[in-house]
Amino acid sequence: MDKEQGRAILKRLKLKITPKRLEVMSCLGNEPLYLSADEVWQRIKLRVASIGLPTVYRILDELVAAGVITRIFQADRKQYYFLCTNQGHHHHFVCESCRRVEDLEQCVLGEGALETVQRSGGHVTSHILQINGVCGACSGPHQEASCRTA
Amino acid sequence: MDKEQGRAILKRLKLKITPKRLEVMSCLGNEPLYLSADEVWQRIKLRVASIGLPTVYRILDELVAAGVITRIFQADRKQYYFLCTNQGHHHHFVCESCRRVEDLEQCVLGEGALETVQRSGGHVTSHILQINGVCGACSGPHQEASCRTA
DNA sequence: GATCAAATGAAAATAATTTTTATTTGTACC
DNA sequence: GGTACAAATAAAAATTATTTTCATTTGATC
Ligand SMILES: [Mn+2]
Ligand SMILES: [Mn+2]
Ligand SMILES: [Zn+2]
Ligand SMILES: [Zn+2]
Repeated sequence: MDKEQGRAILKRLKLKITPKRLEVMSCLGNEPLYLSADEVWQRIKLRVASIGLPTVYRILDELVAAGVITRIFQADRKQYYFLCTNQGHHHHFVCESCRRVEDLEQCVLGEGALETVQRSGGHVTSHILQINGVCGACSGPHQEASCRTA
Repeated sequence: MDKEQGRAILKRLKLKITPKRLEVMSCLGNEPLYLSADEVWQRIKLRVASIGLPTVYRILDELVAAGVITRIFQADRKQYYFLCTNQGHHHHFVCESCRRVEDLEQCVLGEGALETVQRSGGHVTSHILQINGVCGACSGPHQEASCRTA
């Protein structure tokens, strides 16, 4: 993701185009990994004059609300964020070892899921689906360098 | 869930049978709702001599690790807990309005989901699946008393 | 009943996240 | 290019869920 793509997204969302927002998107959009708010902050600080951690939180929240960024769920009580440029509804495979996030080809939520709910008069508004495991690189025989062991 | 069922679970897990553990299980096991650690604490305090909040956290964590209790994911940064006596792998529908949790009939994770991962040499260890919406009682025309509006 | 590891209470510590308020900046308009 | 104003940000402090520590109590086993 380059700055132009970031600009287009902000324009579409009717958000002001600011350097901080572009940096956050660029930071997350060029990593195949999920990051915490603090990690995003640490990385941006190296390349930008100055930015506060609350600003990072605010931007991340905005972008999650807008659907640009996805939350990744982990057992620790931190929030993690991932940006994928893939359009359309889909879900993710998350590597427990190297933090890599990969797209699943389609929403694997079957029709059977909704039947039970609808039969009892309710309706579905959203769903969370995340598959955890160990990615190919981390599972491989020689443990590629790109994968650190947790 | 009564005290006897709680005893049996603790025995199976090789955990000491203590009044506090039985109370936590009884509290969660007799509500069709998810609760936070603090809410479990507040309810138990009314009925038991004394119990500390850290103890509630410790017990909840143990029971989650043992698979007896399920975590419910919400947007706020709190952890929520739900106990269902249903055996076997399954997932849940969660009402945004009244906090009710209902079982989905089966794991709706299709085979297609795992293909992508396996094709690239990785393997799956776990998955998170939660369906959010509004339950039948909360959707109904007369908003039954059992459902409070959030 | 004695023993000892496991469980708990109480208080303090931790750390992620949010709020507040003053200041700065991007955009629309001229 | 300059102005006006709402939106965005910095900095510091506050909040709060959760965890840790350590002294004390308790359940299981013999
Ligand atoms: Mn994706
Ligand atoms: Mn269930
Ligand atoms: Zn990996
Ligand atoms: Zn409901």
